[in-house]
Amino acid sequence: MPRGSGASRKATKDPNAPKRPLSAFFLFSQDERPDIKKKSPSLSVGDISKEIGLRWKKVSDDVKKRYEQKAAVEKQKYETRLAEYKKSGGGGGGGDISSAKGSKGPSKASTSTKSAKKPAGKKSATKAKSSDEDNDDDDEDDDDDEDEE
DNA sequence: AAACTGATTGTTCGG
DNA sequence: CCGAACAATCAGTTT
Repeated sequence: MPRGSGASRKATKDPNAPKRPLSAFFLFSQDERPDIKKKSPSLSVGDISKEIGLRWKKVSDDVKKRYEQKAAVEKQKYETRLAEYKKSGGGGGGGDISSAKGSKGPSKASTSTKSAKKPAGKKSATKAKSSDEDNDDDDEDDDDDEDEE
């Protein structure tokens, strides 16, 4: 039973089942894992996972926030994916939409109201980039109009 | 051969 | 509100 820790990807679930949005930690994993592997090849996933967890605590909060933002994007995509999934036949496979209850405004972001607030100094976080990304979307200067409650 | 396991943390959804 | 489940990954183990 694949229910414990591993990601069992079996036909138990609908083929179109949208996978859950990856968390910041997972995004971090995908970035660091290859690096760790490079550093120590032949490590089992378990060992690597521990290393990642260790590094995760070591990364600056700013870095974490950066991943969280990315994760937030993934989340939004997840909403879209889920919408498509439901539209597509919802139940998967079948084609018929029994649970088409519907009705709901197509777009309603849950966390909608706002996005995360960024640290006061946005540009200061230069150290975060291990490599250079010319201009990606990572730190967008910009408009943060946020309000704190 | 192919499904399952393990280990990490975070997020998501249901009861 | 709390907790179970599941997300990636890949080598090793199991059926």
